[in-house]
Amino acid sequence: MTTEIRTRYAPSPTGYLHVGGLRTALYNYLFAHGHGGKLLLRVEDTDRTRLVEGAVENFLDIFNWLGITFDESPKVGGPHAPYVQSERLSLYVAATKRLAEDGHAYPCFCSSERLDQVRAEQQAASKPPMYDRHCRELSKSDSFARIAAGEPHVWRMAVPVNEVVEIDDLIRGKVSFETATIDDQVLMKSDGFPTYHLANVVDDHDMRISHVIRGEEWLPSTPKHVLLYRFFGWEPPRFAHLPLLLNPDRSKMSKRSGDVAVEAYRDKGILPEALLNFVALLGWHPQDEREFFTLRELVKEFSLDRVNKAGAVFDQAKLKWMNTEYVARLSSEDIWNGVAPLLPESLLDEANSRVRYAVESLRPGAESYADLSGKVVEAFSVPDDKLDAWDDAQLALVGDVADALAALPAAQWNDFEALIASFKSAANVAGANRGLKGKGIWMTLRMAMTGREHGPELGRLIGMWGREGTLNRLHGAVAKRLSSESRA
RNA sequence: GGCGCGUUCGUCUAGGGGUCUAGGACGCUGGCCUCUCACGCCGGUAACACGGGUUCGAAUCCCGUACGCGCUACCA
Repeated sequence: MTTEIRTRYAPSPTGYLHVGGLRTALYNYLFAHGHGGKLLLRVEDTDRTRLVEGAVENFLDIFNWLGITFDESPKVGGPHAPYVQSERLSLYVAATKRLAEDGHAYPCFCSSERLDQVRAEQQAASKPPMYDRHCRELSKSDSFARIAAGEPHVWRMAVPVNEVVEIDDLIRGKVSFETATIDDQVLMKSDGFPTYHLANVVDDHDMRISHVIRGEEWLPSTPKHVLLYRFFGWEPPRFAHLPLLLNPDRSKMSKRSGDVAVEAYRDKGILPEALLNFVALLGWHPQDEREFFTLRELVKEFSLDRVNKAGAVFDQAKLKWMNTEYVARLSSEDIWNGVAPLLPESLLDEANSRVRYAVESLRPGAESYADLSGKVVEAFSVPDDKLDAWDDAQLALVGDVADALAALPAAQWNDFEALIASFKSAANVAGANRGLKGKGIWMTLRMAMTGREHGPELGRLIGMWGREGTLNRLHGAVAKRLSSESRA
């Protein structure tokens, strides 16, 4: 029989979700769900000095936005609750006691000053900085007397002297470590909280975690964990260490260069589907050359043996491209619902059909809702006065077109396609009468109505503006030209 | 310094001894389309870190070197 696949995402509550954490959580989700297993969220808040208020709620909130769900978590509970380490202290205490009784852990009374000094000396002698095991040889009776006397202490693991610990990583294969290079890690801190090493082993076992899928930065401490499993007599889970997400300079991705918080991408207008899709492809590749996947499809396609070993640079430009693709695939309704809240009320007050037409007309190439709303606002803006170095023919052209448009039956303004055709013929007729053609016609009208030389197709713009808005722009341009002429 | 991991176009990657004069995507870039910009379409640019092996044959296997990164806390 096969045991149930259970994975976990175990962040410390530092206040925001790192995109690397997202990738880790996503792979855990994909792996678990792809095997009919479960993913759980466990909060590793054993460092009291780094607690951030509201961090857990924030995680839940952002994962909810992403559409990643946890089968067990502090929020929904589960058979192995609580899912917050600070609420599981008695477990770690019991575990430490057990290790101490078996001689696998010992109390250490060294002050942090002494530790610092030892470390400094070792580094000065360019030797590896490791605990010198000063307290390991203390007699049990001595130690217990000092503990009873209330002397501050930590508990360290007694790492075997000359052994080789081998781990069989699902992504990297066999990796081995000599115990001589492994430090006597602190398991229990003097404040009574466990370190990550102890807590994650105790909890992963207690929560029946079958696969530990985490970042590569954990690979060097994995032998410590393996040793702990052995001390406890527990079967260790399978390990899979994911390649790191990198800055453009190939260092571990950090705040230093660009955004690392998922929240930042959300605020920037990146769609959750796009972010998930993009991040999934950082370190993993499907069997074929497809690159667009829904979460569902990812669950189906994902496998650990197609995860790469080398770190991946988080390419902002490609993310932007992918988001643009996702925006392009949105339904008219979805994109309207995304953009409308970002538009000024003055626009929404108007007949929405024209604003919707603007959204539809302007969406090709839009990178996000915010980008598109900006384009809409810009399209509706009225040109300010300036330039107008037109000759008489251009002036007359603008007047002619205004007259022609004014004469259009009202219904025409509600039929955008027909309107474009009418506008084009009006412009061409006027152009022919005034001796203008091609750009002479169009750039003149464009400058008259928008005040800029670049922008959306004119025929569409007048549809967005409607009869009144269009005629106002045309008449306004003529008036401005005439007034500047009289001034001159 | 020690330990560990890694190394295919600028970036994400395909590739698992011959089908590779190394494929796709982003970026960059040339052209087309066009009232302009954008979009779209067509094309181009650019990589197997290096050195030894093994083999008839290596991007693919082995060893070494270099370089990069990670870890080296009473942080995770």
